[in-house]
Amino acid sequence: MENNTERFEKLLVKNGLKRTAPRLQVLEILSSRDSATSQPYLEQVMGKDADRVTLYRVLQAFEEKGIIHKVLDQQGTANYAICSEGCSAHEHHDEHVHFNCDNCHKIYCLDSVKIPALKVPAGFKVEHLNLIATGLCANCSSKVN
Amino acid sequence: MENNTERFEKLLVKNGLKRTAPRLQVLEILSSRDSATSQPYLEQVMGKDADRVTLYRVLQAFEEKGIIHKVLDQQGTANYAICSEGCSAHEHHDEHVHFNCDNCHKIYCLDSVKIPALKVPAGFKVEHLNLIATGLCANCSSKVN
DNA sequence: ATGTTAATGCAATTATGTTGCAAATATAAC
DNA sequence: GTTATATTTGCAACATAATTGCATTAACAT
Repeated sequence: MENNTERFEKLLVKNGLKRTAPRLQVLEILSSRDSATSQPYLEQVMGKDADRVTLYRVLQAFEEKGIIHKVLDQQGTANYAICSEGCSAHEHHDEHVHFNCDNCHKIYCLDSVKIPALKVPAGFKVEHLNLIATGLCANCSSKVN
Repeated sequence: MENNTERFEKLLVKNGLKRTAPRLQVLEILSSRDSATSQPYLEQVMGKDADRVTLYRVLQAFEEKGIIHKVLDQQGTANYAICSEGCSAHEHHDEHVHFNCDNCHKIYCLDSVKIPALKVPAGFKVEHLNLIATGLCANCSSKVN
């Protein structure tokens, strides 16, 4: 079985991106976490390993290529998670539910949960659905209550 | 039938807020529009009638009291709409669908659309649902296509 | 009319996001 | 391995957005 770094290198090459330290580091961090990661957190963890501007550009490039997707939390802060299979530069397919924990503030991508079909008023044409649920995650609901 | 200004004055008093010009103006603007209103737009319309900081504070106070609710658009910009009945300082009840038009970028609160129940993984406790649909609104879909 | 509290406006500060450009680095060709 | 080329990075400057403290002003109860 190949290790993470090899996987990530392939992923970068596949998308026409060069194998650079900041890019690999971002992929390592995002993949090591079970929930979406906020930009401020990334900034903090990367510290002086990468410039703030570089982080912006790495995230932007990844999003454009369909490697990661962005979720905004309640405060409007950008959070990022690695895309499931099927996303590409051309189109994202991340129409899963994002669960926002009120306690630990983690954002979970609930890939297994399907968004139900929606009846909208006449004339409206729905292209994409973005469902954000808030409450307590499995971890916190066992501890808090 | 009472006019808007009277209604708004009552609304403010009911929530323990003083009847001031900037507050009344914000309520006038929000209620005159059929979709949620962005903070930048409010800022522009209010012009020199109110300081930018005042606007922030008015919006914050209104949101806390349950007079208006905030919706973030795709870019993370805050948009505001007057709450339906039933919202209070203690709790918001705005679990309707927010429709984001890709063409005119208006945000509609589709009060009539009910968000379907959701099956989440074991342990997760859903408190609130926030469903954002994107696509074309009734107005634009008749013009664009 | 007057006093008290809340709200506003201004100035200063901090945080966040963007752009241009020179230096550094990845990678392909030799 | 060296060299050439294009990409990527880091820095600096800039632009925009949000926050805080405080003195002044305005609302409203008495």
